[in-house]
Amino acid sequence: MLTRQHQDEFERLFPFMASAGDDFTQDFYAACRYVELPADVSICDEGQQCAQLAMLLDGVGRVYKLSPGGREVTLYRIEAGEACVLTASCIMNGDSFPAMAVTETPVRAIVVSPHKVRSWICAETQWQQFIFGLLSHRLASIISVVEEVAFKRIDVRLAEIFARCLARGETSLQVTHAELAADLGSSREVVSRILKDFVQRGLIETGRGSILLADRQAIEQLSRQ
Amino acid sequence: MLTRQHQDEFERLFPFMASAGDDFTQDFYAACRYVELPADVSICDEGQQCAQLAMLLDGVGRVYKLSPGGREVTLYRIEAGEACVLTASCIMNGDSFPAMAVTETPVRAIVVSPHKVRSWICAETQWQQFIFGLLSHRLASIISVVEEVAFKRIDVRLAEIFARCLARGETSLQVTHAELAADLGSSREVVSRILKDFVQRGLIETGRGSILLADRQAIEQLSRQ
DNA sequence: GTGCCTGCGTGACTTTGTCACCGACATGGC
DNA sequence: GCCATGTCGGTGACAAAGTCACGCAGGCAC
Repeated sequence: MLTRQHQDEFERLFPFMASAGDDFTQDFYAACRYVELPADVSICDEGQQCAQLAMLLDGVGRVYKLSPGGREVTLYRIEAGEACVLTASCIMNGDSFPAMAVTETPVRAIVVSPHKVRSWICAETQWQQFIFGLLSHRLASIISVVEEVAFKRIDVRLAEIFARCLARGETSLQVTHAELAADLGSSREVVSRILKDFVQRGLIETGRGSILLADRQAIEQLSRQ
Repeated sequence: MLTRQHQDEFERLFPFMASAGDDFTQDFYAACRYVELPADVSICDEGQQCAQLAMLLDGVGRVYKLSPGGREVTLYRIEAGEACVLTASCIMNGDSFPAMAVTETPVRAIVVSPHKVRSWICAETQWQQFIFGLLSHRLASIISVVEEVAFKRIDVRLAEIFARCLARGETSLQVTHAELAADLGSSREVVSRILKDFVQRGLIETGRGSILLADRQAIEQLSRQ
């Protein structure tokens, strides 16, 4: 059962709730639980059943694939106002989770049991639309991951990451070469080599665990290929 | 409106229909249309709106991404008893289609308008479950495409293709090197080089537009890494 | 026959991935 | 302060994959 405060917070971030009927709203809040997780905690491992569907109030989760050789690709991130679709998908057809999930920052979330998720899908239009939107939105975003991995050069993809930071008004990022490599599905050495080239061309400056975005123009140009 | 014969065929391939209510069944068949398409016809281009949701009775469709440089990756195939989820997904949230689709063989299908697809989602549990299953099933399959592209060597992925043919009881395939490359998201030259190596190692024999699977053991072993 | 298209082979070069190893820095214990 | 340990990043050598340019052979139209 959620406190009034958490209910309000949830409704601000998940607007579908506002237009739901009173019966559902009551049932929903009664079945939900509030959780807090620290950063860098494993949420779900490959092949597990999903015990809960989590809807984030705050923080960032990362869903990724891990290769036998230890390489990673991130499939997508989950932020405030979103829920883990893969979880939703697994819950709906009883599959096991085909990837790994971790918290990247401390996370506050509302969780519900698989049983409830399933029963509301049949009965509640608002809930159904919400879950549906999640699924189809992620499908499109994972397709763009395929496109990136299959077609784009790594220097361009790095520039894209930097350009996204610049678009958010950030001019530096605290991230290691290994973390960038895991994001892209590449290896640390390759990222290091390309970053060294970026430094020589004046696009960035690097420190231990940090990157300063020096030449906005050039970064944005490269990110557009 | 469908003929009785097409209705029967549809129900055999799409079992969700059998457990649907009479009202829905009538409405559904009244709104559907039967179409036939030859092989190698473009169904949907990148960025288009989806005019129809197609449910296949027969044949194979291929959904793929095309890079600016002309390379391709196939995202998935649609066979009898399936429908194009991307279409479904676009229809649900009014997005444009983020990929390309073609018929690989002649195709017979039942099509419905986006408007109907949307209205049934709210009202019909059976239909809702069907669409839902499609979406979540494809999500998992596209994630495995990411995994293949990001982590696996091309010789292994070629061996996987051959192993799947063997599993279906086929000992040869009529396919060009360029088509294999488009399937894998690689380039023709790379496929040619690897196939040449396969020939030298006795795994296969090649002809113009055809490949004979010679050493079943070795192919299956390589396909398991 | 000639011309043309498609499928395939190939060499040279670039980019990316892998392996092995090393040095620089950070933290905590003493 | 010094030392141990762990993380971060640099590097060289090589293998795998992608790109570019070209050439050749089979099949088809004329």
